[in-house]
Amino acid sequence: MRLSTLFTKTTKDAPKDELSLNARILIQAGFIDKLTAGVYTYLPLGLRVLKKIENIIREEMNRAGGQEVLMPVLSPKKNWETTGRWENFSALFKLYGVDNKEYALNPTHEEIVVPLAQKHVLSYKDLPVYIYQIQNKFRREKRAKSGILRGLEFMMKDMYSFHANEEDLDRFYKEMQKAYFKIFKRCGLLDKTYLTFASGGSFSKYSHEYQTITLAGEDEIYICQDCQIAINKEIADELKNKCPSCESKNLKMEKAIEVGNIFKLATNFSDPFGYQYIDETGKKKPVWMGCYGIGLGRVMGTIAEVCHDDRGIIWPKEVAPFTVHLIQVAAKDAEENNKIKLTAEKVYKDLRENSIEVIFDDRDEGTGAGEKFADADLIGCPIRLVVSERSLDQDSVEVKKRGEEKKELIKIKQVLSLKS
RNA sequence: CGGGGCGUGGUAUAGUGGUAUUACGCACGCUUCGGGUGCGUGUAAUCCGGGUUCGAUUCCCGGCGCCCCGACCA
Repeated sequence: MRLSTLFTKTTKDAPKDELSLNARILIQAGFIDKLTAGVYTYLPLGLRVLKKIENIIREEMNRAGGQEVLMPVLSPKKNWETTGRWENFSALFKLYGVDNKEYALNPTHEEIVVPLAQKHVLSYKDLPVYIYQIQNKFRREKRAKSGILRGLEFMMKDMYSFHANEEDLDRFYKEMQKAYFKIFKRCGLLDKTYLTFASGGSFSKYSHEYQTITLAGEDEIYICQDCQIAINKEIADELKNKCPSCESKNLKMEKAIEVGNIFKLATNFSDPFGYQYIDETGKKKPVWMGCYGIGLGRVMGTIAEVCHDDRGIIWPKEVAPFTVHLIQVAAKDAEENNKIKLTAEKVYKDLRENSIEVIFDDRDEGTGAGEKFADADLIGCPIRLVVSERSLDQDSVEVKKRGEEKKELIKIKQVLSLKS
């Protein structure tokens, strides 16, 4: 990608009507655009990050045995009446079709996935099965806030697991705990993310959330200093402020944002749909379920909140929009300048031919070096390469990592070693 | 849904009861080239409706929008 043709631009000033850091920095750097409160466009740079997060999640869900589907965004009122959530789910967006037929914009998909599984998963031989999708969800939030951390429309991975009994649900639930930690590790959030006991709502005693420590968070969690498990404030009292895992009372309060959650649904959704399977003896038994969510945009916003400095974003390697930000710095001498351009073009070509993702700041007229460096810092790719008169004197390009001050020269021929 | 704050070019801002300042951006020309370079020319704005007034972007009322706090968040 060439910066000269990228249709979005960075701005010198952050938007005045955003206070939340993730929105300010992501808008300023040209990753997202706000359409209206709680509704954002993902621009080319932002979409690349979102897709990186999406693919990490997809890989880990597939590794855990998940099968990906794409369910509809619209669903008929009937399904929601079956579970009672047409009335009880306050954040449900409702709309009308022809003949005043009523629909919901799905905020979650239990009402859709259960009837779906019911058609195909009939026998103990079909269980367990894990179905997931990555798709936009809609919630009629009373108040959208905190940039992309709480929107009315947001991308979410939701997996639903189906089991023959509670023991098998428990087994898979633990597997998902591990898979989620892998995801947050690859997204660069592991050292600030805690498995957190949270309310199980009306369905089960507890659920688990993955909470990432940041002042931008809406939740307060108590982190056990002995076993590193956390407790959401909402259930701290009932646990008598003791760690449910190791009984320790050595807890530390932190503000945090919920980046994922896992939840044992038990038979609370299979029951209203009358969803049962046939066991080995030919008897009907209830299907046990779990659900497992991650908000992709929320992960992206959380990374922006956690990984930045006063110059811009510092993307973790696996989610960066590009690995390399290549800059050409013009020289006075026309001949020298031409040489710089040709060299930069060659480096750009070599990197791409070797599948190293690179954004190339090939702008020349009117764009000074300072502006290019400022943009590189703001956009926040992990490696900055500079081709300039200074570097060419050494037959080299300059390498600097985002977030570090150290600069070094490497020979042009060795640029491809950046791959490792 | 309750409370508060704010609405001026694409972005960020100044100011005013007599149509509007500056910077960035954008267009053109020159300049500069390792941290948002400098100069010139051009482009572009008072959220909507009503009221007061000779005249409202400014004052008043209503609406809408955005942000923040709270409530809410199966």
